[in-house]
Amino acid sequence: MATHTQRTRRADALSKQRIVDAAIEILDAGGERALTFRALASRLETGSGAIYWHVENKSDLLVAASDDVIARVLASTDGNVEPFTAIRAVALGMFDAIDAHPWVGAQLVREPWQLAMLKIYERVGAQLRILGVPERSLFYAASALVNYILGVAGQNAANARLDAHEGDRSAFRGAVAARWTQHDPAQFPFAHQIAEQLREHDDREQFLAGIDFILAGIAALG
Amino acid sequence: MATHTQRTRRADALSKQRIVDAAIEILDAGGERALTFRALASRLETGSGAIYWHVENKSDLLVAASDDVIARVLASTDGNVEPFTAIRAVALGMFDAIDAHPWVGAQLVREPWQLAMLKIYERVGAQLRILGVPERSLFYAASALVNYILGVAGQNAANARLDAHEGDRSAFRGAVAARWTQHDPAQFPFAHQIAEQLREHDDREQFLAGIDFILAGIAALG
DNA sequence: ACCTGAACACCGTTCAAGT
DNA sequence: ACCTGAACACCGTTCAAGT
Repeated sequence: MATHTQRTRRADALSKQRIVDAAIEILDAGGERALTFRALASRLETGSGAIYWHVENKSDLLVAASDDVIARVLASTDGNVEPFTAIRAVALGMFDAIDAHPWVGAQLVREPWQLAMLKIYERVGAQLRILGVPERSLFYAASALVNYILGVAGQNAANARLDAHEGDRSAFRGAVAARWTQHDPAQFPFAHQIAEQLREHDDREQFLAGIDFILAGIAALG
Repeated sequence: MATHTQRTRRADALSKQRIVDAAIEILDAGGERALTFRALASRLETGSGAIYWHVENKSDLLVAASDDVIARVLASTDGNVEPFTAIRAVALGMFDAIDAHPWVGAQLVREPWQLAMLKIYERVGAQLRILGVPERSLFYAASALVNYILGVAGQNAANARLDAHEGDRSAFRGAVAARWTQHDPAQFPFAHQIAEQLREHDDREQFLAGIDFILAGIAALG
């Protein structure tokens, strides 16, 4: 039968890239919980076992998917500008990518030794060197920046998980602020004092402020 | 039957605290994957459903377990010392606790709005205030420190997951360094340059260096 | 070489039934 | 009020069988 031949020899044969693309779509649309091999197989119109021919396991798939996203960030941010600007640009690129694909934040934290992290270290490290950071503190300086980025990344992923089908950032911040202030003010004075700032602050600005603190500290301590 | 009565009216009745204690033991011994309701029920010599009488679900249990660990950290570190020292002490306390219980790192990153995080913000914020950080940057300064701590926490949890049944930190660092240097030196010069430092560095010292960068930056930028 | 889809060995969670 | 444990609705992964 013609339809049968079409099905088995279709032009859109499976490949790791097609699987990764489909996985990213599912992750973006429904979050980490939505990505199952059954959902993936059904979207790709194949059997769940077929995916294992191209991908080692679920962890391998998640690594490939987040590597895909990070590679795009690094490709789109320029390394050939003033080092201070370059570091802020990669950091902000990471922030925006994780904002758009929160599952990437969780994935980076889960397996930080993957190639994507190495590439980020590479970009940050090169700029710090240009900035004149002495050899002995280069590693610590780079890891401070990367660890900070990872922390915010994880935080963002968690927020998105809580936010779920809302997408309303400011409502979400209000909810967190409300949660913070529901405790005893005598026991949690700081939480009460900053609750209003928490409600109204800009996430990107807050993120960059942290980067700037670290860069200033690196400059000060060398 | 006497044995029967003993079983149903035993002195060591279930309670949330007993469940949390057992969960922590399982998590410490076998990692996050080992904690299942079946394993927990068998250790507590009860049915898996009984646990649900005291605990809402698995997420609730993990929150309670990590809160338990963090509370101990905060109780054991003194807030009544010089602010700079106090901040370093909480940070280091967190680091050591997560080193001993890596699953806490993963849990903090997974649900950062939990009470434990609020307590950390509280401690850090109070010290920054004493340090004279101006009101307008207080929130950003505190969140920079907390996000950094979270990043390292997540990293540590991931490393422990990879390390698994080894526990040999230096062998692990060697393995990561080997992985980093297996790529093309022309494409990853920074990775090759710092591979040796990666192999020999002290994790706690590296962690504190990051804290000091941020504190110096806060002092510099105000 | 690549795909199919049933089967296996797990999960978290629920719930009727017990005490 | 609290506990029991079978049952339900899922998972990731494997693998004999197909093309």
